[in-house]
Amino acid sequence: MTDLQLSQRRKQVLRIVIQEYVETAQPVGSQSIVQKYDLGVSAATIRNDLAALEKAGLLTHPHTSAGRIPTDGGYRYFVAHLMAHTDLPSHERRMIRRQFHQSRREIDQWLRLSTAVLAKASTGAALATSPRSISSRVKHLELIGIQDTVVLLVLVLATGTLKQQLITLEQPIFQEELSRASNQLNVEIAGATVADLPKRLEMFTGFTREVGELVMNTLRQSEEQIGERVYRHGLAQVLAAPEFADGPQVRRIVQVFEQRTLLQEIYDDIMELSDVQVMIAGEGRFGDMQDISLVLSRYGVPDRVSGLLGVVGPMRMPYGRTIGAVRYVATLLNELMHQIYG
Amino acid sequence: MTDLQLSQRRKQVLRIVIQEYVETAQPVGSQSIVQKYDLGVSAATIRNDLAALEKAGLLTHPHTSAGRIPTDGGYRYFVAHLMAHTDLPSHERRMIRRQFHQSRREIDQWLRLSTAVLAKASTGAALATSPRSISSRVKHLELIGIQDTVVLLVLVLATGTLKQQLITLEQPIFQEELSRASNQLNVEIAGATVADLPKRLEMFTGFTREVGELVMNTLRQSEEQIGERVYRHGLAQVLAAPEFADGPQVRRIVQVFEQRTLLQEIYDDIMELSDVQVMIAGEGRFGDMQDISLVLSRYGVPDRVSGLLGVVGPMRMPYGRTIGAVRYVATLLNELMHQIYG
DNA sequence: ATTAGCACTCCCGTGACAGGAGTGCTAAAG
DNA sequence: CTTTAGCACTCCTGTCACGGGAGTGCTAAT
Repeated sequence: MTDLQLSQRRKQVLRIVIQEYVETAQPVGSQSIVQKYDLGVSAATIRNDLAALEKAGLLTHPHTSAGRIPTDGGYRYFVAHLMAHTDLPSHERRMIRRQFHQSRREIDQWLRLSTAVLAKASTGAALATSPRSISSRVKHLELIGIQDTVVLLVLVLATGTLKQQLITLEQPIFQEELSRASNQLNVEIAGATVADLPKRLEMFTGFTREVGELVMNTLRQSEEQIGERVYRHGLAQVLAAPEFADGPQVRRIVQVFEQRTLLQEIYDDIMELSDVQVMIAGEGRFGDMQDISLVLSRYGVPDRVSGLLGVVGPMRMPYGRTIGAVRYVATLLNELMHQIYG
Repeated sequence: MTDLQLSQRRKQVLRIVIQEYVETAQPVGSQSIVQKYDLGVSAATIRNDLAALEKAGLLTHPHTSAGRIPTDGGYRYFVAHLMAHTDLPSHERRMIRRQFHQSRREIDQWLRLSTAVLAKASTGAALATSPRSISSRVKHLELIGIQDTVVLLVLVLATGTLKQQLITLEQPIFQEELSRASNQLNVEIAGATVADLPKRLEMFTGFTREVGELVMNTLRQSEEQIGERVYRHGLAQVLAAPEFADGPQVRRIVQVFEQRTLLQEIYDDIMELSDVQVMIAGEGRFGDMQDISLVLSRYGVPDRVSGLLGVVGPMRMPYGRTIGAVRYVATLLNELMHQIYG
């Protein structure tokens, strides 16, 4: 599909159509092309080229007497072969980096900032998931009495991730008791993975054992679940695009943006791929994503933690810029994560 | 404004107009009223009543020859004086309660569930903020080495809230050193409030002192900030309403829904009021909220923690049901919170 | 205070019509 | 084989007129 032969000029024409359409959201005709760009040929020639590009499946008509607009395939070809240099300008990069270094040193803050920055740098809505640990190890646990019969279990994973859970007891329990239990457990389960735990817990009984089981469950969950927390930003902005002027379209993109399950699915695909991934109109696999594109990237530290970061927007999107922004923010996050988990 | 005199029948007519309009989103005329409801009077009489209600500012016309629709004032009068019994039916209450008891015992889970439940029980989008502590006290702190020069500070407040912060050091530090520092600090600052801290920290120097300062800052922040975390659910649903069919309206409600600053402002008002608060079309104080209503409630434990919970939706909203849902979920949260903080 | 009658207003859907942008085709030229 | 000019054709878009219909507001009678 993408390795078809096109003359140099036709590529240029396709590039122009996409560029113009991305800017104006109006179908672009042969005349406006020759007027605005000096290609050294007449409108009739361009018309032939447009017809050829349409036959190749890269462009369409909304109707007979309208200009051309790119198809999803057209955008894909553009992204794969035609797109200009995609790095963010250096002054923008500097500004973003500065913001990150000024923020509080905490993953939660970084991700929040990431979505804010991405939304600003793109025309879409940004979204990020909290990182998921790969084979979590227990680092430390703490039991803290909150009320007579209420205990807070705090679990620190080797990756620095915090997990918490409230425990309600039948009978009151003293803090000394809690401390003893947590000390015992700490000695035994430090550095343990989910696989190790059952054996290490054998020696315990009663309350201590129960806490141990709880730790195991929590650990297991944190490995299975992507995006325990999802950060979102800039939905209002993306709705300003004219393609989302009517009701059904709006609802579609809001659903894509809100839906957790979609992320889970996509995550598995993206996982192994290191660079920024572009998903245009669902790539045929997701039916309810016509007219919507995703630009996504993994971030994290290989074999330690990894999360998802990206932009959802209209298919008519400045891909170069968006990809540059996502890539840069992902790189920054990688750096920061590396400092912690490296 | 709301204490004007209306005959029994006129109240009834107003009630009918609102009920019908909420259901159908269509202006309602005198004929359809007499047809559907047996008021024992003719359409002409109803017309007089409608005209009177319009003069009183409770109804309007979209245009001369259309039926009537409620004004914001009309809705306010309705909510204040005319609304039927607002409790959720008992089987729904039971179902909701069951869901809460099945969820993991954690504030985060509860709030997530709350928004899900509220969105389902109303026609709007639900939103909740994580609870803010009032005069937080330190319960416990822990310093955990993550990397050579990276330390995780975990802070447990008396309310069971967890705060975390990464610290990057110039030089590596041993875990024994960390433990010593945290033990010293724990002894000294347990139970301390922001006000107490400066004095208690005087005795410390170097790294220990730095950590102490960090604790203080974190504590202060947690008191100042409402909604450190905001939970949202069901935006897609509310966009299905016909009043949000056109672009500008959609953007307006999405902005209200996304905006953090708005919550902060409203929070200060709601704080002292115990029951569910209804804010119709911004109540004149918020200009960009025409056609949008909020149904909000405080939740938490008096003098300990408190957060905000509610629904944002179109002004044309089933207030009775929505208020009932918000009130019930707030009550449930209060119960759960009381178990922990009471 | 209520009612019947009636003129009036204004929305809304339909169809006709003109203007305009852009295409596709054909035939000629390079 | 590619490019070009010319031209008919298509189809959208905005405008206007028109009739039907829903609903009001007013008046006069009960």
